[in-house]
Amino acid sequence: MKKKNTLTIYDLARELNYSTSTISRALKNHKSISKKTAQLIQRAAEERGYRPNSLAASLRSNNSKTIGVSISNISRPFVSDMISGIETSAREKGYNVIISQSHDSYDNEVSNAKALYDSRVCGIIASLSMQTENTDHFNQFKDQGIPVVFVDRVPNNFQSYHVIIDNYTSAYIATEHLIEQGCKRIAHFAGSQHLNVYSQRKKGFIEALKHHDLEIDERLIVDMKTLSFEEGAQVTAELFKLNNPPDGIFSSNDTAAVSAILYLKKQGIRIPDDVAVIGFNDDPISSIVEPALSTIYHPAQKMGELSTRRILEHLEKEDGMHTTEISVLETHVISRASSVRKKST
Amino acid sequence: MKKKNTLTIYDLARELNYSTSTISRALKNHKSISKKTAQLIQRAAEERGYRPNSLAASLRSNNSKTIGVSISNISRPFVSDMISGIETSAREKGYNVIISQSHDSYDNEVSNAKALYDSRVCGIIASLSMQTENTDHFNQFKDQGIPVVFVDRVPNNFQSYHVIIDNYTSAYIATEHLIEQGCKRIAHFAGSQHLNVYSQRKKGFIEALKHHDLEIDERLIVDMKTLSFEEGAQVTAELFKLNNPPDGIFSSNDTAAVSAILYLKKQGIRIPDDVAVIGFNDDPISSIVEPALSTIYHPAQKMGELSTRRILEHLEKEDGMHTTEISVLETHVISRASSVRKKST
DNA sequence: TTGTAGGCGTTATCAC
DNA sequence: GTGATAACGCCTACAA
Repeated sequence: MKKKNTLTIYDLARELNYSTSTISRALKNHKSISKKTAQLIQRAAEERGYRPNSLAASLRSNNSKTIGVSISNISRPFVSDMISGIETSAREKGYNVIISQSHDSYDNEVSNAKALYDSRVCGIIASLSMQTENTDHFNQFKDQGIPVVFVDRVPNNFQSYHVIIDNYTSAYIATEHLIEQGCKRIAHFAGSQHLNVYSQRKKGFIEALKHHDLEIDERLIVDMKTLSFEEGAQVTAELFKLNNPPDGIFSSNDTAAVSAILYLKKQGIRIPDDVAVIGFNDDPISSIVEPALSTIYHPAQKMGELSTRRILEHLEKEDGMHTTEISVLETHVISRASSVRKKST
Repeated sequence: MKKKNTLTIYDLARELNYSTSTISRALKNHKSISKKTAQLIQRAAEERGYRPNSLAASLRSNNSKTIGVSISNISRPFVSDMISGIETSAREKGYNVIISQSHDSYDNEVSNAKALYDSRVCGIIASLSMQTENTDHFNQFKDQGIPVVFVDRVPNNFQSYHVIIDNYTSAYIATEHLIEQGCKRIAHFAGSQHLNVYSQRKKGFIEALKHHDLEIDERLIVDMKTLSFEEGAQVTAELFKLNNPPDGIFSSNDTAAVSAILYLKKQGIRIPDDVAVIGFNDDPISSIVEPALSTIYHPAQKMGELSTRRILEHLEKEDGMHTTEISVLETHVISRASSVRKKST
């Protein structure tokens, strides 16, 4: 019942009167082995219950067939969808996936990166923590020719693969969608401005207003720390204490948007007639809240799959050159009841 | 820019005029090394940018410090919360976590188990796929003294650790909760009956009815395949075609329950007055739907943490005995508007 | 306190 | 087509 009854190619070699090299080759269907011996050996291995030790193989061949993932928190729907995509496409190709959560702490992200490096992952997919402003801890990978893919929350100046959406344009069309519904004073729930995703959304928002000659009222643009449910309600409350409250809200995520809807309804404010709302991400809650939340479709699963693909393609290439290669996936407005006003025809 | 400039304890040994054993020990603060040399070596390692190769260490010490996780699909809120708990408490202790999704396919689960075994995980945490009826593919771990923790969706006859909730009692109190609200004809959305979690819930449901002398109408107990949103609406529609439709619904998950609520509202059926509804899991959507869904609190994160703890404790024990050790976590009814009727006092 | 030497299980480079 | 042999990087008795 204790360990140590574990079979190695050594044991097979002895039992079958072959050398370990032949065994090793046979098990991998190396072409230089005759079909007959290959079959013989494979059958014997099967029977004896031989199991390869990937640790040894990884060490020897300097290839762990493992992808490291660094994200904020798995519990967020966007993140878990993304990881689902990463894992599915990685496993298909025989790769393992090690996950690590930063819980949006810079220090955790740094120590996780260390751990992943020490585990000799052969590629890393990362989405930055809220706190991260410096990305030197990813240099260790690049320096060793290990591909780095940043996804969604990407840094500004890091030569690597990027898998993103066009946050600027997505925000622009979200804002324009509200304008089309007749909104004149639109509030924006912005996130941490040192993260690209949120600063781009803010920019897109402002540009859309400008383009439509709408006034930009700084009081309606709120930089939020976490875009949490609590913060959403709180900020909404503040906004509606203004003499001149907004008639539309574009939130950088769905959580805060849903929170705003629930708060406003409780105040007897009608959605979308008094205030039209649009969120970002298409989390499950967005289609459940009433009125259903309009939002921006965010291709989480696809982004995960593409990230894995970038890693694997890089590993196949001979020249491990690290260029910046940016893949931008499509988004679109999902138009639901929270923003669509009955047109008076 | 290419690899191979990677430093080993060998290089350090040469440069510092020590043997590799001294280096190795110094880096792990082995007690037999003088503080002075230990510091000297550690500082040099730091400076030179030495990074340990955990693959080599794992191979040598026969300990990968890695936990394998086998679950259906990360995207489900219950699962991602659980994994979050697993990962957080594992990393705290210096363990990696490799995830594998079965997508509720038995074949995937089997091949994932193989891959995890080959990676020499030193423990495995598994929640069975919907299809799984046979769990022989987990024997390979037990046979090698590798601890197996089944969590939530556990098998019937497998000597190992179990981390579960009391599904029978949880269902019982959920049903009783509806009965207290005055429900007489309660429908039950049941899941795949070969999975413990669902069969226990069905039993608890039936027992509660019996105990309160309510009629058990088989037509109101529906074995569902996936408990999906679509299935929820469809089954609800069927139920309300009956001459004598239910006045309460106890669903085995929140997804189907929410779907039922939305469907019924569209039909002009009032909740909770005409039909009281309670779900299971406390997914985020349950508190967003209107009326908010009553449900059973399911300690996903805690179950993950406890599973990790079971693994680590087992690894510390000298005798790697495999006994069945069942940990049952507490649940409770979360009472929300979908089930609470105004009492006429 | 430090060094020597062997091995963890596999693969790759030679040979034959 | 097959076999020696030497790594891969680290750990750990056993010596000194």
